[in-house]
Amino acid sequence: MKRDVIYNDDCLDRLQKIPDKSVDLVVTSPPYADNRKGVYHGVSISQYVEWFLPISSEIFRVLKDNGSFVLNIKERTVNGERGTYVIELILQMRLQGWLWTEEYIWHKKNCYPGKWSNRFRDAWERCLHFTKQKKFKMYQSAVKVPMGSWASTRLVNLSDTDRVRDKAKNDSGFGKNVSNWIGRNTVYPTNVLHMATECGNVNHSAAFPISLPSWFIKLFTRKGDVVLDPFMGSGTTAIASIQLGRSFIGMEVEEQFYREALQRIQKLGKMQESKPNNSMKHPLT
Amino acid sequence: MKRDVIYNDDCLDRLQKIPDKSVDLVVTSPPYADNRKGVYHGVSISQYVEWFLPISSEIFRVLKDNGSFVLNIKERTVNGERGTYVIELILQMRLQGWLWTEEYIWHKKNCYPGKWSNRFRDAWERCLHFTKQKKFKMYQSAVKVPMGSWASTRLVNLSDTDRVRDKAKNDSGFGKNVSNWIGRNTVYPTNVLHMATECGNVNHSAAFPISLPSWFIKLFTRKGDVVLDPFMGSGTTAIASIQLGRSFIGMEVEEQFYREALQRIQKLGKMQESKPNNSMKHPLT
DNA sequence: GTTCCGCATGAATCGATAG
DNA sequence: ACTATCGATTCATGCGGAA
Repeated sequence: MKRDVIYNDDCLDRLQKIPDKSVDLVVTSPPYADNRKGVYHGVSISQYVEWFLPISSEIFRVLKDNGSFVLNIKERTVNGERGTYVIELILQMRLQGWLWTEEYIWHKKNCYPGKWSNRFRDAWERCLHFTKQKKFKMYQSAVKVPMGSWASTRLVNLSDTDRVRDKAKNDSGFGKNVSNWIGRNTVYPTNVLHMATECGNVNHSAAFPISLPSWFIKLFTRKGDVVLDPFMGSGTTAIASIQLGRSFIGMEVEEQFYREALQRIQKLGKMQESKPNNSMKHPLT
Repeated sequence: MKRDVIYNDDCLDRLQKIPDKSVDLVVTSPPYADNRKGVYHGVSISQYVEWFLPISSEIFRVLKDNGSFVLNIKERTVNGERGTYVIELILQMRLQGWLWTEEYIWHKKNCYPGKWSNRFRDAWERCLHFTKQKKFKMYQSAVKVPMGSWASTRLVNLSDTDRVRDKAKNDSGFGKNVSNWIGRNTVYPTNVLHMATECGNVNHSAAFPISLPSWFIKLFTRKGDVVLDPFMGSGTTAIASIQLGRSFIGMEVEEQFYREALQRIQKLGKMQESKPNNSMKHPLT
């Protein structure tokens, strides 16, 4: 039975109450080190790794053996150079038993504007893919991308592809026009994801576009599977999970964000209730 | 006075004969671990870091204080997960005094095909940017990208970049159609580079497209500056440097590649000599 | 001179088979 | 059990020849 639950709790406390090997996928974008101070509870850079390791350890415990953990993170600059805490974290997590299976790149097509004398705009983030085993669940055909030689020229071909990807902006699939492409050739995507950040939500601290968790949810779970986000924020992963018919468990320590997520989920529930073909309800604790 | 030199030598030996702080930019793509066996002298994964550290130490010595070191590399999979030797190398190089200033992503649009049950095609490589100081030379306007006002969406940036990449194929600038861009707005690029690998080119096997070193050479040096590639291969960085009017120092231990590079450079010299406006010659030892 | 189409070619990775 | 080799898989691109 499908069930969605979100908690206004510190994730380390709450994770300890989740049973072993009960989650199919963890997708999260934790608070960045020392970033967004005053908005989120800041974690200092020097303590970032040791702060995160107990959490990743709990995630390891609650994850099914064939599940996946997708960690969206990007080191910020520290004294003019890239911080090393993310790569140190990778090495430490491997000592916990995690396999660093892959690193997907989220290419942010509309990255934050700005100009600096010694660097360009940062247009990418890491989506680190950790697993517990070499063999894990992966449903590649769920994220196939239309492509092929139907178009007249290759230049057109390219832009068609981009257009299709662009349609994936606010949804759980590849967009409304996906039907136009069914029956055509499709190809598997690569480990570089082209997705625009969402500029709409002002309250958000993290511009995590819903297409990002949606993509990983489709790739690593099936309907009814359990998705967990220990740093839920305002609930983007929750929305993606619910839209895709997965069960969701969310945790968020800041009450402000928790309420925002609750509202978004309830609003979604009502929208879905009002649809004739979807009477599913989403009980929330 | 401009001068180009290439050596058929092991780079560690040859680097020791280069004076301190005499190089403005090092751009290189070292042999990847355990790769191209039989073609190149393979470097095993387990020894990769300790093999590279003496070389990066010499590079540190010969680099000017305001210079840059761009290292193009990508870790292989090791037993089904990503190898950690590249991120370990970053940490070790910082202990040598390097600043890990930035990580540019080279998005390979035409990555190697294939299908596996646990990963997609790998479409990106790291271009690690190391410096000796927080302040270093960077000429951002040299790599500004034309931004057309004809397109309406954020796709523009991507597709424009691609178009530029296409035109930049055999050149030192933005290609023959540069006139098309004059008068239009230009924007600064981001730290994600969209470039296709060169394929189908029968003469040399350079997976390194010339637009990649060209981009960094334009960004981090001016005409007359000294560019060094300790793993020259068939000389793609050499060609880029010479085309852009920089002095080049190249090292390549394999005679086969060395000869190939020599031929390409000499051919380029003749081409440039024959041009009315360019009487510059390129003496080679 | 264009445009169009066929074809070879990759810094790959996995799994099976063999020593 | 652990390493070396080989076949299968897959697709964007440049080039050359054809229309």
